Amino acid sequence: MATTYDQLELDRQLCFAVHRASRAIVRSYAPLLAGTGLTYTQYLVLLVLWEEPGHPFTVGEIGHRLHLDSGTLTPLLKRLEALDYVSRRRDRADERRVLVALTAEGLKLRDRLATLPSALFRGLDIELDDARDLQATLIRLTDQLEKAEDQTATDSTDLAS
Amino acid sequence: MATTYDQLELDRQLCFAVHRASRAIVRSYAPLLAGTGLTYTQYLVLLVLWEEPGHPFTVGEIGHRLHLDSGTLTPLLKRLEALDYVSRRRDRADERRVLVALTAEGLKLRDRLATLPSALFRGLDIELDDARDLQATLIRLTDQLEKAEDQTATDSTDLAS
DNA sequence: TGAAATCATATTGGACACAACTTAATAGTG
DNA sequence: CACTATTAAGTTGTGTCCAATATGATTTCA
Repeated sequence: MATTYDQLELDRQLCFAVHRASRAIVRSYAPLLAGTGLTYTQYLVLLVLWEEPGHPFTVGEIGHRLHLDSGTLTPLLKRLEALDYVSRRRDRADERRVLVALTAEGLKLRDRLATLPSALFRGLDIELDDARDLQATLIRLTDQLEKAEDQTATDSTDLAS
Repeated sequence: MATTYDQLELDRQLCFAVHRASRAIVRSYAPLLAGTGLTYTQYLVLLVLWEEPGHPFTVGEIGHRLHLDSGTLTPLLKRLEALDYVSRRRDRADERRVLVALTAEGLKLRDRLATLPSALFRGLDIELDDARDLQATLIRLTDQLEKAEDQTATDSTDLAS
């Protein structure tokens, strides 16, 4: 029997749809964030900090919440610091850690951007329920993908030992 | 009334779920593609070429199909050429264009990777129907986001004229 | 107890992806 | 022919991950 290539058709690939959607989202946020100097990922970091204003987060905590590498976050946080939206300082109690906290400017942004998500969704013809379903399904899918990653990572660790 | 920040809660944000899923997908493909030297985006380019083997595509055509910029594709295609999976040559009939075609090696990969998508989904607890729904919803959403982009792009063009 | 091994954390550097902008060349049209 | 639009390439800045490094904290055990 000849090999079939059905799986390789771009228009059938869920992964491509996700990938494409993600890029469209980042591009769509850009003009909405333009006035603040923020990129989408920087905005995500602020979302984390805004959930507990006044409470400083370590780089690792932010990374855990956003599933981002510290190699991504370190330079990004420096840019946020340069924009005066966050402060960074070593934890005196544990010098390995860097504590990231909102500045007054960073906290102010929260009010300014409080309706950003609905601004993005305005004009989009999608039901709130559908959006919720979509989100729930995506989260389930992603959790499974990340669990599988951890699995193979653990496997190779076992092999090495 | 005080400002509410419900919309800013990370766990409610569909956009973050998409963003996170996309990164998890790219990471999950990496080990599957490791033997080929390909990245996920390079693999996407091959998906386009495999849909019409023998037919050369311009950089613009590939970009249109994948919704990718030439600034992304140009260096990426050079890497694919260095890997000997594609060839690039100027179109003699229109010297602005670069024609990208599969090499013999590039075509061979098609067989080798024909079951890659199912390999990724193996072990994931998601129904085929759900995956289809998910994909359809994402595509609808993305189409609308991109239409809105084009809209604002046109608007500012109008303003400038 | 105190030295050594291990672990945790952040940073750095390299490679690639991505988009916006700019430039150069060409094609099409009035 | 001159003007405009199209196309690809190049440039720059950011994001993303991984691997390697440095340093601080913790554990182990002689």
